[in-house]
Formats: sequence, C-alpha cells, structure tokens
Amino acid sequence: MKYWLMKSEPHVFSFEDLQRLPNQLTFWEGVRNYQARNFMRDEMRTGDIVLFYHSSCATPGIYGLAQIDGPAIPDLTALDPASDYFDPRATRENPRWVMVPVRFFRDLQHPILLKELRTYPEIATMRLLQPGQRLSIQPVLASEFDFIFNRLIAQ
DNA sequence: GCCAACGTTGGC
DNA sequence: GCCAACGTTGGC
Repeated sequence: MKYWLMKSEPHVFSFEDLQRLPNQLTFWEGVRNYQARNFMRDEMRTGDIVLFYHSSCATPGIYGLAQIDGPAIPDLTALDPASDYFDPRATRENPRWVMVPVRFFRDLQHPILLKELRTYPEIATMRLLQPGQRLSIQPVLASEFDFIFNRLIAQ
C-alpha cells in the first residue's frame, strides 16, 4: 500500500465535487507531466490512499482522502482538440498520457491547510513543503501519512 | 499580478 | 546531448 498527494484546482474539480458525484468516482484526467504520469502508470495500485490537495486557491491544503480504484488507462482527452488537455503529439496508437480512477474515501472535519502543514517538523520532509516543488502527483512516505492521519485527522 | 522555480522545447 | 529560451505552476 502506497500513499499519494494529488493536487487539483478546486475551481476546476474540488474534493466536494468528488464527494457529490453519484458513484464518488472520477478519472484523473489532464496530467501532462511525465513524472506524474509515470507515478500513475507504474507505481499506483488499487487501494492506495490519496491526500486530495487543493492548489491555486485562497486556502491551499488537504481537503479529503481518496483511494486509487484501478489501473491507469489512456487519457483520451489528449486526442480531443476541443479539450483543454489536448496534446497535438498524442495519437490513437500512442495516446501518451494516462489517468487513474480515483474514488472518494473519507472527508475531514476541517481541511489541513498548507499553512498548518508547514508548522510540523515531523512532516517537514514532505515534497509538498519543499521550496519550488510543483509536481501535481507526489508520493507520500508512510511516516508522513501516519503523522497526518493519526495526529491531524483521526482524533 | 508578481515572480521564483522548474519542466520542456528546439537549435546547434 | 547541451543549454538558452520559453511556458507553467502555484504560493503569496
């Protein structure tokens, strides 16, 4: 079992949007970074836990927990010229980009804001907290997840 | 809106 | 394969 942090801009797709979907399931389309793609394609497994992070907003932070619900499949939005995620280099033979199914797992009583996350030395190693990092899908160490879950979520 | 950090592109 | 230019991310 692995742990991940996945960023979404809440004005595009928020944790609440995920929770409100009829089956609470979405495909994580639109990733156009190779390192993030490779995590989805090569390292994610069904059942992995996701910290759902809101970025590019007034109060960035972790807003809920989700779960990887199956293997990566081609992200065909790359083939669609009408899509915001269109990539002219993608072809039907090699769609180039993938997406994973992500399912709602658990909501939080309160979001854990970036500002708060920065105050705990126990998780100062998190990639999210390193200056200049901006990868939209990041692995989270078990020790980091345990601290966040046991100390900041489960009470 | 600013801007630092970083990834990608493309000429050579 | 190098690396400068460019575009994007994302907190502030």
